[in-house]
Amino acid sequence: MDEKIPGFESWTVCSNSALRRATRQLGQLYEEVFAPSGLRGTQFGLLTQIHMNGKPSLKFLADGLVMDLSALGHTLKPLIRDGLVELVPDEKDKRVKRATLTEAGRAKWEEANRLWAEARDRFENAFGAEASEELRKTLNRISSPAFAESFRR
Amino acid sequence: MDEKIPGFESWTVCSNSALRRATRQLGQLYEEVFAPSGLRGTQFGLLTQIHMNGKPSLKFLADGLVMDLSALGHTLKPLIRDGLVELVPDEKDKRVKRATLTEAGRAKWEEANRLWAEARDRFENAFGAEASEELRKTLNRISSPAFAESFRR
DNA sequence: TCAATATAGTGGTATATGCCACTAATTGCC
DNA sequence: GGCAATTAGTGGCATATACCACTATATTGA
Repeated sequence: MDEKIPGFESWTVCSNSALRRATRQLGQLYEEVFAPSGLRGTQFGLLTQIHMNGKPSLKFLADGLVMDLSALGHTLKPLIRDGLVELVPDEKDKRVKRATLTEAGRAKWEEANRLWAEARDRFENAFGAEASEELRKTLNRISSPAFAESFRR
Repeated sequence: MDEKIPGFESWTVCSNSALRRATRQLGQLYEEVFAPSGLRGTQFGLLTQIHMNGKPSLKFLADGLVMDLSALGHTLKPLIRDGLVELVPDEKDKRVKRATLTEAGRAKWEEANRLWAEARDRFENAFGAEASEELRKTLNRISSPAFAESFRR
C-alpha cells in the first residue's frame, strides 16, 4: 500500500520529534501497566511529586516538572475532583496554594506505586538497567535550566 | 518558601516521567524558534512526514509516528482548516485517505524548515552533535515495535 | 507610606493525544 | 457469491499542555 523507501528514515531526523515519538510509545506502554489503578502515568507522576515534596506549592511543582503553571492547574483538576489531592492555602503568603495527598490519595499512590515498580522492571529488562540510568541522566540534562539557557543563548 | 531536600531528586526516578519532562522542555524551546512561522513544532513534524513520504495514508503516518490513528486525525484538523494539508481518497481502496501538502502547505513547510534548521543547530550546539545523534538513536530504539514487544513480553 | 512592579494562581481557548463506539469498505473463507 | 472477520477513518469525550488575560497578594523603592 504505502511504499517504504529503503534506508530512508524520515522519522528520526529531528530530535524534538524523536523525543515526542518515544514519549508516545513509552507513554502507551506505561499506560497499559497503570490501567488497573485507574490512574494515568502522568497522574501517578504528579501524585509522586506531591507525595515526595511535602506540601509543595503549585509553583514549586510546576518548576520542578518544567511545566506551565496553568497547565499544572488543569492537570490537577481531575485528581482533586476524584478526591486524591487537596489544595490548601499557605498561612504566610495568601497567594500560595499547597498540594497534598488526601487519605484516599495516599492509598491510591501506594497501589499505583506497585504497578510503577512493575513498569520500571519491564523497562529495565527491555532496555537495560545501565542504559536506563544513562537515559534518565541525559533527559535530566535536557530538562535542566542550564540547558535551556544554553539553547536560547 | 519550598524547601529543597539536598541530594534528593524526586524528578528523575521514573524514565517515563523523565521523558515527558524533557519533551516539555525541548518542546518549549523549539516552539520559541518556530513561533515566527505560526506553526507548532508538532505541526512542522507532521508536515515534514507528509512532505517526505509521498501521499502517505493516514494509517501509514500514524504507524510511523507511533500515534493513535484518531489522534492523528485530530491533529490534522487545524492544518486542513488552514489550507496546508489536503486529504484525498485512494483510488483503489475507498477506505483509505492520503494526505498531501497544498501549494500553501509546501511554501509554509519551506519557511518553517529554515527555522527548524536553526533549532537543530541550537540544539546541537547546546547538547553536542555526537550526543544528539546518539540520543536520537536511543529514542528511536524506544519507539521501535521491537522494543514495545520486548516491554510487553 | 504608597504607588509601581513582581509573583501565584485561575479561567478561557487552542492544540496534542488517547480510548471507545460507530461506519464504510475490503478480505477471507466456505 | 455471500457472510464473517478485518481494516481505515470519523466523532465524541477525557486528559495533557500551552498561552493569554485577569485577580489577588506581596515586595520594593522613592
